Amino acid sequence: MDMQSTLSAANKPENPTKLAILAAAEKSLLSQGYKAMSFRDLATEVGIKSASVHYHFPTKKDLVLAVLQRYRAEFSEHLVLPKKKRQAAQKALNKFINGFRKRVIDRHTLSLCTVLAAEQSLLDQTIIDELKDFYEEKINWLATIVSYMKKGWMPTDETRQYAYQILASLHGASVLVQASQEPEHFEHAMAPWRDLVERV
Amino acid sequence: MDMQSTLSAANKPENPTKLAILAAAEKSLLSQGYKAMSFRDLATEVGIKSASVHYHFPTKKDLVLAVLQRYRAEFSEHLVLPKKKRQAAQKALNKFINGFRKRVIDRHTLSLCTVLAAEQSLLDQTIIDELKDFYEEKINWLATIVSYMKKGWMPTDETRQYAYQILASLHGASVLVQASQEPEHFEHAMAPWRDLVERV
DNA sequence: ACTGATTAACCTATCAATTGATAGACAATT
DNA sequence: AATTGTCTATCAATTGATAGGTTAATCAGT
Repeated sequence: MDMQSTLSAANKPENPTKLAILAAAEKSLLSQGYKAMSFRDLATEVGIKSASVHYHFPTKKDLVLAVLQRYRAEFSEHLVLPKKKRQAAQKALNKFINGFRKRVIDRHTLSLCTVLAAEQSLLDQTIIDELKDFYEEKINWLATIVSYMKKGWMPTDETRQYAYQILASLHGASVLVQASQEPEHFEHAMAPWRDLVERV
Repeated sequence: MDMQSTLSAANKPENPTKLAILAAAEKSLLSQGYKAMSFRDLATEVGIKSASVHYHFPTKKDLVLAVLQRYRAEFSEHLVLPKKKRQAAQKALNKFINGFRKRVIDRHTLSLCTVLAAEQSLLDQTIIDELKDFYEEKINWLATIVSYMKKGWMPTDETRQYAYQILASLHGASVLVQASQEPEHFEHAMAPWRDLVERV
């Protein structure tokens, strides 16, 4: 069997309509949450009808799972592990922190994971599992980054500890900013990690 | 006019049905979020009809605002500022931290404020304002507690900084636990504050 | 103490709007 | 001829909210 036929189906590089739906869904999830996101709103945003959204993603759980998986893949893609270099690790961590900062300060939303976690009882188990796996990946990535910054080879218990603390500070700082409407609170909350990042 | 008449109206100490509605609403908000909370579900839980819920709280925003205000009043009541004693302050902070820990580990929910912040675009402005004020109060309370623990009289810039960091760690640790389903992550994320609290 | 009016707290019944989802027709591409 | 992607049309369920009826308690005036 040739390559052509296996790719010609719905598994093509990526269908532009599908991409537009995913983008609209992610946007809607971030600003309104899982329950309030509707197929009709997405359809309007994309410029099609809601039945067409169902064609690409049969059910809501399919759609949200796809959004989460794409979101996660983007994370893995944009935040590749640097090659055991202190400076590169610092830069990567800085980029990671800036992602949270920009999202909550400029776009006024929490992270997709926080939003989904807040409505966990409404989610399909496949989404909950994906969320859980995603956090494991994030912790491992952060632990590795921190270990590079400390010139170690592999993540240790100590660097993993840092990973939990940094990730919690980031999520919490975002909630603080979103609820208090005070962007400066982000910097105050992240102050303990400032020197870890600033000299890049 | 006598006391009797002013209290005989709807301002009575507290109507039991009203209290039951508030409790059911808080529970529903925590587990399902703002959008998914419905008057009918609350009515069923309380044992009345949905029209009766509307009688006590005309609109959804009225109900959720009342829930948030009660939630906040309970915070202010249970976490009174201790009288400039290091031990009492440590105990109060410990109680505060334990509240977050218990909620996410035992009841598997984020805080009401986090849930509402995640669906901010659906909320009435009065609720958003209440949320903002509430966070100001929490920060002030925490800053005072920390300043007591450091044997200072009044909150300084430094103790306020600690307040932001502790509050962010708490919120973030909760999101971590809720999303990853790993209770131990809470302790890892809160480790930087362990020695501040443990010796009580 | 009796009576009549008022009010508090529930109810039934219903509305219009929105929701996720499906069936089936149509056109374009392969 | 078959498939892909869209459409129209519709469904049953759920939603927040309202209108209007019913009951029991409260209160004022005699």
